[in-house]
Amino acid sequence: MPELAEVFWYAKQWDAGQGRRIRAVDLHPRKRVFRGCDTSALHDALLGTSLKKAHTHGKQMLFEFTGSHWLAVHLGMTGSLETKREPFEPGKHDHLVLHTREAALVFEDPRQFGAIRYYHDKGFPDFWKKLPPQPTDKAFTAVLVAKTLNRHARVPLKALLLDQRYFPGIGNWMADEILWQAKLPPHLLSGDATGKQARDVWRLTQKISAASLRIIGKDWSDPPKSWLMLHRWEDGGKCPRCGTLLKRETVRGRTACWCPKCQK
DNA sequence: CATCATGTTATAAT
DNA sequence: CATTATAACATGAT
Repeated sequence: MPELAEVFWYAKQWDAGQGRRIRAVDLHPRKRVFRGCDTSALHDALLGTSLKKAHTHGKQMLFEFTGSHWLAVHLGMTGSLETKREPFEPGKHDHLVLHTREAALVFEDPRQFGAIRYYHDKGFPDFWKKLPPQPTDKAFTAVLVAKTLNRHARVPLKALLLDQRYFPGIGNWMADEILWQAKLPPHLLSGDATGKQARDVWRLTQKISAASLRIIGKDWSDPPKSWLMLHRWEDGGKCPRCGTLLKRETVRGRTACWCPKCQK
């Protein structure tokens, strides 16, 4: 479920544990979410530390702990973070629990497409420093977006918007929203977009990212009904702009939803 | 029982 | 090598 703003919201859910000493770490080393992670190092390292600060970048989260310990979390499709009152007993899909005196910081993920990694570094881990500019950054420029569209000229716009190397944080509903507001069909090949259309994609990527952080990221409020977002999964959902029945079809392996009348 | 799911990545194919 | 297509991952909802 989580895209840019949802990830931002989830990251804040652990704030209740800030500055609280971690007294126990519960994890299941063989779970898929720990692939490539040294779980015993993670376990031993976090004991006795406390959470200093949560960072997010696109769909990536990074939790900074005292003693130069870092926990990178990706929520995949079904991951979530929550804080529970102690004493807390982990459930079936609670793969990592950081226990403090009052609050348990819980990572839950039924499908386990999410991932957890551990780093011990003086500053931000290398992978974090190399992440591409976010849509809300100054460095996310119209020129950069235009170049990306040209470089991947044969990729449908919808698929390109989902590419985290260029549009970090954009997921399925945001990509559909951007294309709907830009009045561009999801199948349009990136290289076939005009200069103005590329600029619209750039502008709306920024606008929708910023607005969803303000609205969903703040307290998980609904975006305006004038957006496509609230209509795209309803059966028989209609375009909020013209009332036409919305269409759904697979584009590059993911479901796209669009208005066949507005988006041409 | 079959299909689908707001994500990523390894591997195959071009 | 660069780019693109497909399958796979693990589980729950419909």
